[in-house]
Amino acid sequence: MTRKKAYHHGNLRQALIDAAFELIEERGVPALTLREVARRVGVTHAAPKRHFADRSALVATLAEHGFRGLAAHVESVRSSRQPRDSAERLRALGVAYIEYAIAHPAHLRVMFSPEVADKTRYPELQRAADVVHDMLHGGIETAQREGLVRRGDPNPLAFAAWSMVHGCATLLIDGQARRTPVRTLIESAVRTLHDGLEPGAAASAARTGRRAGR
Amino acid sequence: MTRKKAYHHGNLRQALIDAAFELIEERGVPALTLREVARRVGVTHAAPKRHFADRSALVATLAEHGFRGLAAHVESVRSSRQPRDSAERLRALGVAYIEYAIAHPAHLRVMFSPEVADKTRYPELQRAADVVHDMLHGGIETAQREGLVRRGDPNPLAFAAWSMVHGCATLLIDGQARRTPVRTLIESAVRTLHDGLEPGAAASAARTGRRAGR
DNA sequence: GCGCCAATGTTGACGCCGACAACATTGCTA
DNA sequence: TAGCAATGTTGTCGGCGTCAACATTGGCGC
Repeated sequence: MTRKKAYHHGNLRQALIDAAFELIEERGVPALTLREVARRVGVTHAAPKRHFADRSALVATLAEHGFRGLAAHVESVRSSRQPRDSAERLRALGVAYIEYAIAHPAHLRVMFSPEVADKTRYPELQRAADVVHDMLHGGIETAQREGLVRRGDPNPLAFAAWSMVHGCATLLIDGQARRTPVRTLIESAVRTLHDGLEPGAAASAARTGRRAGR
Repeated sequence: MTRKKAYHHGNLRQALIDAAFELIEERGVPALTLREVARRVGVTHAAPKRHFADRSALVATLAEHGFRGLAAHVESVRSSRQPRDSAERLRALGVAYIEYAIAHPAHLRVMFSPEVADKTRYPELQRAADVVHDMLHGGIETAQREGLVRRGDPNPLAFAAWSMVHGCATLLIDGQARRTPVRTLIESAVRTLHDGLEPGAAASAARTGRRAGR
């Protein structure tokens, strides 16, 4: 980016967002401070006010970026890899969610930060989160239609899938992985989501478990 | 205990902890402030310093209480209800985890607050969290021994189970339950953990033609 | 019973933070 | 080119965490 560091800075807003993500990556969400962000970008402490009404607004914007980035990543995986069936696609969606969390822990953290737990206050954030949720929901319904996911109200099923994937992602980025490789844990979570813990599904698991190495 | 509101207040430490939980319950973790807690207990702003080195130490203590309470709740469920087999017991453990989260959202929130994400800095917190984790781990192993959970390294399985239950709990207390009763969502999560999303397990997968529209 | 000390609570101060208002600079456009 | 809206700066305020110095108390040995 050719940044004629001009004077009104060009696009302070984006610069603040970038700096904020870096800061969170380095020192965690609690260390995110409007003044520190301003400092890093090289403007005075009140400059961010022109772009973010208050600290929560910044966090909400960051969270929104996080959800959009997640949606984009999931979408890119969906179009690049060519899953055989909708169950495989659903599995890939879950893996993509977790991958994104590990690749961008700062995004994930801010997306579920308590400051923005009440998304009704930030409609744009709400919409961005809904997009991701709808992807999951749609994946479940499609798989149901193909008979690869059990029938019934898709809402509770989507919730269960989301719980597994989201729980896995948050536990991993909080460093709860201990004495077992991360990849193994992810595979276990995704497989368990599909097959359950019970032993019975072993046969079916062997079938779907034969995926090209990743 | 006898609260001689005497002079050195008797047991300020516990009073601070109680007030802190109330505060979080009312206004969320971000609103948790040493000064406000002190104010609620009726003591000056520097008094907490004698009991908690800094804000993080208070949060860590709260989190520790949360884990201990969770362990106690799970334990009480285990001894009161008499599950038939270890799979049933495992299921009850998961439900207990989620129940506790819903009954004490403030506890859950503080237990996984970013301030105390690095538990190595708080050995007592680490130990309390380990107790809960060990319960889950033990439940998996027992169920494996009885042939009710598929075999293999119990670590990834325990992680998957924890992911599901933890994800479910956090999503629920963050108000992600929408247009579906909470109980239904919990049952879906716990059942899916056991059976998976695939159709094989309980319902007939025979008819694929019909799907419930929504 | 007495005096001392460690524990516990208070007062006051400092710097950082979010928020606000008043002011300065810039770029756009009529 | 004059004026205006957008953007950035300066200065201020109260709240917060943290620290140090001080005050009070309860418990202990004597």
